[in-house]
Amino acid sequence: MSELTVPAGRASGAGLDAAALQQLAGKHQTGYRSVGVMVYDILKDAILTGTLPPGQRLRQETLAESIGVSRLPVRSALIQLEADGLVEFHERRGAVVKSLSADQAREVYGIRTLLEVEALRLSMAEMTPERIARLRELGRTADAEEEGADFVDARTEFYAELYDAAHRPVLWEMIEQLRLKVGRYVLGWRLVGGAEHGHSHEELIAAVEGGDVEHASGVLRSHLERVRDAVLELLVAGEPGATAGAPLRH
Amino acid sequence: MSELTVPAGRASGAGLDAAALQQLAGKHQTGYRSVGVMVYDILKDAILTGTLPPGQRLRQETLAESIGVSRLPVRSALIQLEADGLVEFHERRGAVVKSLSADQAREVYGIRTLLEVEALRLSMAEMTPERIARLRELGRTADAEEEGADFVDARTEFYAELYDAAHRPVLWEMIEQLRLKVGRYVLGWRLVGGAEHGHSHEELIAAVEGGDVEHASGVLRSHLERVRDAVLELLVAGEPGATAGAPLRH
DNA sequence: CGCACAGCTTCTGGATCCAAAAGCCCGGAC
DNA sequence: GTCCGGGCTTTTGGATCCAGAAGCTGTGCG
Repeated sequence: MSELTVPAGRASGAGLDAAALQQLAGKHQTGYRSVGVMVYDILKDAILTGTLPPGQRLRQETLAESIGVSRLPVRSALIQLEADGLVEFHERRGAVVKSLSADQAREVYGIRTLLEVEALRLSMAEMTPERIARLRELGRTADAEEEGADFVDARTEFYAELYDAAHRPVLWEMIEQLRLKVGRYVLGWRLVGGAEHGHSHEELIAAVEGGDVEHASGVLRSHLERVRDAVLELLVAGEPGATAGAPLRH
Repeated sequence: MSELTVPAGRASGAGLDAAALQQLAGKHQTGYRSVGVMVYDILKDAILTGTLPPGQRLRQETLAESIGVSRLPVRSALIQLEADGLVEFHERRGAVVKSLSADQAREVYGIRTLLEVEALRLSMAEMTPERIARLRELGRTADAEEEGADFVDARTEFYAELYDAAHRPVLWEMIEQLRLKVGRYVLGWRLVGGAEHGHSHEELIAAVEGGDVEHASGVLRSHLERVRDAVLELLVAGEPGATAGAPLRH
């Protein structure tokens, strides 16, 4: 496990990896319509990859300097990230990367099961061979991805295609929100011991292709349960008593 | 039906009810920790009550002057509202109050049914007589409210108390998001012909008190279906072909 | 008479500057 | 030696200012 494994609980001070942030900034500096959304993407990537670990305090000045912009677009990005549930504003003390408690993770996976089973059911009614083929392609791409943000993105694309047949944009938006909340920890799981995950994609595709809704739902359920348990293991190991509140000094 | 009924489709120009906005601003000027969240609350109220109808273009300068602040906190508020799905940014043309298509409304109520039935199930396992009593109180308060924003707020409080027993903050957050999306139109329904709605609260409370999960779920389902149908009627009547995209000129 | 191009206006988005509040540290007193 | 209070510093949040881009309008040409 590389240094991507989050130090979590600690890291409240100024311990901000400016170099890694600059590197991420470089990857995103190409053609954005506004600086604000660029910063948003950079910070989202940074949080998802663990460059900005949970509990990390985010000082606007520092972030702005690292990325090379003013503080204003940083503020915009932080507000958006707050809405996404990735950061948290502390009164007059600035933003902090949110942690996820074990309870919250359990909840997220419970809701995801509800919503994704529904999305799967709706999608399977509209499934076509072309979509199956595209799913296989995206599944392969997802399995090929190794590094941080791309790994999460590839998986997101796979599920976007899977559920797109349902034509339920609001439902997908909800699912995406929930996936975002646990994205960081899934990444950790991947790095720790996600070896057999490749099977999940193919197993799910086969079930969808078969057309048996109940069977496919079962496959999806068990897949989500497996990921949930792995995430929980990682969570309770990393931070025993940490909840959403960051351990700031008083 | 007062002038709160939205003119909808039109109203792309500068037709902004500055006076009504100032009045709303007055109601909120008391003790906020930051101006940004105050503006956010003001604009949210304005959208929920129909003061800012769907399709209304939101010019930062105008809003700032009406409320009496700078453009900067207005921008912050607009970003938050975008995350809530209440407004939409159009490239270089600013923010517009989002419309809700009939399809989107159907989706919202479908997802709400899924989530709220689950929340109800979980809550009923933890229900106590004290909670029942508080629900009755909140139900009465909600029924007593007549005007715009307070009506929505009172109903939100009722459901917050109902689902609070489940101790599922993430689930509640999701439900709240969805309720926010349709809040405006429910308000319209109330104004148009929501006469028998008072029964819903008591009927639901009685079912919860009874302890029969299946029965209570049924009551909740049919309540949501009734509101959905009323909202849909209002939607298809108001704007036949309007989708999320606002009819801006090109 | 209609269409197209150019200039003007207007609005958003970004940067720099300023004020206020909260935390931190040091000194003094008990 | 410890605890409380006051001043200092740091950092957020707000206001004003500036630049760039998109739309609108007026005029000229076909």
